[in-house]
Amino acid sequence: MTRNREATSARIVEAVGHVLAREGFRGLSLRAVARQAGVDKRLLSRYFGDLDRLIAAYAAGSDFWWTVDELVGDHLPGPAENTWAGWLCLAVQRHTGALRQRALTQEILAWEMIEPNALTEELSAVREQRAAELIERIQARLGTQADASWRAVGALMAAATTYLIVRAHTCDFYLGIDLHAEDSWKQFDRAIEIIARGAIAEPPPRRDAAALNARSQRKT
Amino acid sequence: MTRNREATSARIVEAVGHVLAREGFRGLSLRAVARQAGVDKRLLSRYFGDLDRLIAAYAAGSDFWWTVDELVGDHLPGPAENTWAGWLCLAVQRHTGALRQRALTQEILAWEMIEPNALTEELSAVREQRAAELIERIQARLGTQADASWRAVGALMAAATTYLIVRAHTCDFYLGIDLHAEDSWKQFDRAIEIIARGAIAEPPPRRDAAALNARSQRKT
DNA sequence: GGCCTAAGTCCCCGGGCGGGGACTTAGGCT
DNA sequence: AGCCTAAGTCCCCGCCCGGGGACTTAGGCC
Repeated sequence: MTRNREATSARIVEAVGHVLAREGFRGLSLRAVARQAGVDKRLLSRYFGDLDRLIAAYAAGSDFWWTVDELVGDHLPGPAENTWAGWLCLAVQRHTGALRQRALTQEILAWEMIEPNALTEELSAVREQRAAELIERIQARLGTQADASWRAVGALMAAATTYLIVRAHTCDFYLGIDLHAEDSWKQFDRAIEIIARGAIAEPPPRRDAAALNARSQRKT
Repeated sequence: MTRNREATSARIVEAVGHVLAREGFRGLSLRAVARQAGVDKRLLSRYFGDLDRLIAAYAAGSDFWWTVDELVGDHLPGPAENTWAGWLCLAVQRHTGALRQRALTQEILAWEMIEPNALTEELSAVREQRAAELIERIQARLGTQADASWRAVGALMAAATTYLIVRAHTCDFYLGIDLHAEDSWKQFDRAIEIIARGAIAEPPPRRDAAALNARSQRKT
């Protein structure tokens, strides 16, 4: 057995990722990581002290969130699309795509609703910071400040897709929509577009709507 | 000590709620419930068998979700508002209000992202069913079928507010928005309205937007 | 009043966890 | 070559959990 603290530490930190991927946070324990790394658990407490600090070490070496460039780096909307609507739509759709590819991030997002730890805190901070960068970048390109409405709408859109992605882990349907069908996600993308552009088609109200209304009310 | 299986069972089931409220799902165990109920844990396994079945018993006697009447029972939009936009807006806003008042439901919603159990399954089923009822009710009053776009937009809105409410448990800010400020929730309500009505005000693009664009691109 | 079923209690088991004391030994330094 | 520090190992502790065997006794029924 060759002795090398640096290499062993690295192996341990790496093992955190594997355990997390295989068992989620529920199965993440010092013993489990030690087993995964093929190392005595005594080393973990000696080197990292705490499960939380071990997680922090793992968080430090990873990046679970999109960068602004990943989201809008390659995109330059034409003048017609260079609006808050255009950017919001693009950003939210790419956010969705980026998140759907990061299984581990989804795990962390789920966990932070239950019990924050070093990893969720780190992710949370990075996320807030990247979002701020993103808004700044868009403002620079648009030359306009985002008003509160756009911020709130953007936050709702991001929250919505985040929730649905994480939700899909343990649930198949949401309001009757199949969260595992690729078509549903295309539908969501279209909905995001509709919302951003404020361009939803309202079917003309039927002439007999009022009558129906009254009737159904009496029924209730 | 008076002996009465029925009363004792009831006490146990009730204790589930207390433990859940005090410690969340993480602290929910047969022993913890037994302690709370002031009863030997042997009884729990004898009467209910399993923690999961005990939870199921608790779920059966509770109702964690809004009913259609709670959401739209008292509301009759005037003819001008009797549209999908009007109903969607109302339903999502009331959904938000109803959920914000149900702390325990929020706990369950958080947990179902991690590890489903009898309680989350029950809630999930009830929710899907109520949502279907709601849509049916609205369709009856409108006399129109909801097209796929409205469904997707509605799902996104519901998902968004659900996420933000649950998120507020363990996190103060989302995209810079204070999740504990009542003003933020008013802002979200306005955003929902904006989205539903497709009536967001796009500030006119500045004349120098293209120039800014090019400049900021060079900077990056 | 007696008895017998089932409500309620006690306790042990095996397995998980984190903390940490005491040991062996590899490998760098002199 | 020898030594000494620290890398790595072993093991014990106390705490939680769920399962379940064996017991006591209350209370309904005859």
